[in-house]
Amino acid sequence: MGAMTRWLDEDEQRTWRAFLAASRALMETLDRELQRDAGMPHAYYEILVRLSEAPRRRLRMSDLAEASGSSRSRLSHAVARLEAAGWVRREECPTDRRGQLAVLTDGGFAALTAAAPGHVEGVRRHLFDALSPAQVDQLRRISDTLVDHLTGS
Amino acid sequence: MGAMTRWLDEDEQRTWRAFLAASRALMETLDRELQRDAGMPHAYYEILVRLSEAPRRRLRMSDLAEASGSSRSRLSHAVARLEAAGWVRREECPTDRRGQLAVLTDGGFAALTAAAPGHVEGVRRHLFDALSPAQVDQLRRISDTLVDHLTGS
DNA sequence: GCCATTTAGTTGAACGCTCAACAAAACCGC
DNA sequence: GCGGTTTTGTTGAGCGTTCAACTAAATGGC
Repeated sequence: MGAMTRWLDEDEQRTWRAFLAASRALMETLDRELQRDAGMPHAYYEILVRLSEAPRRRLRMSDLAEASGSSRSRLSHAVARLEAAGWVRREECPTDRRGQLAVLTDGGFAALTAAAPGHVEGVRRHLFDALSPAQVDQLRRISDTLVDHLTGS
Repeated sequence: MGAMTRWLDEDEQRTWRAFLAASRALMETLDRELQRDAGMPHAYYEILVRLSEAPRRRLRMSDLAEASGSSRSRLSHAVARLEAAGWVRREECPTDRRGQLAVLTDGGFAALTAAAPGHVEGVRRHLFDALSPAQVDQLRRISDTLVDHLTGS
């Protein structure tokens, strides 16, 4: 049988609800800004960023999914949209006939270049401007710990 | 004209990406667990929680939207689903003829009672078990600061 | 070499969210 | 109390995500 539930004490409750509210509000704000100013959701922006940083601006679908924290299905649908927008195109993978490469087009790079300053400014305004340098450091350590914990088990 | 973009330095970049990855992974994990074990997304769980904590287990739609961090439209759609599941019902508001009250049904309360232990265990395992007490405290302060910053401006 | 297993990627349906438009009632100044 | 404004809540379309089912190609054992 399952062990007895380890309920949250009052401090944990407060922390969890605050974290939930903060991350939700931050993500929604940035997503809305990006949609308004650049016509793309944040998930698509991140796909373009990862492609722009890759050698020859191309990545295998699986690697892109991993890099952008996305499921394969999600990425497949997303790339279909990005392809329709002319920002990405697909290429056959030369070494694996199952594979597909997502390639950032010049138009996609231009869209990213246009979107980036506004988005970065949003991240700064809504996140970093609110926190002290010490808090930024704490947040990085906490986040790294959580990622390790979540992807390691 | 706009000011020059204040780009992120390397530490900020790392912090932002880690935070993004951590909160996304955490939310997706908890959402998936809740969907699998209780047949509801996390947003719906939170609506049921807020209702269960309200006097007489009922709230005005607006107040419920505010409490659960949801837009009115989103809440309206969500309550329609929850009503179809028999977990919530709507009542006319006696003091404002525009108003609607969302009321948690016995079935809804039972569904919440069934879902809570597993979900709380998930929050503990994926969040609190990974962090030191000091980090939990830091995370609460950071989150409170961000919420204030985001909703105050 | 052959068959079973694993991996890569896609597809379609169901679902939840966003946005803009809308209807109805309450509020407010006069 | 009348008329404009604000507030409350809903609606439908469009979009992005999830999940499960699927195809096709690579891999590994024998």
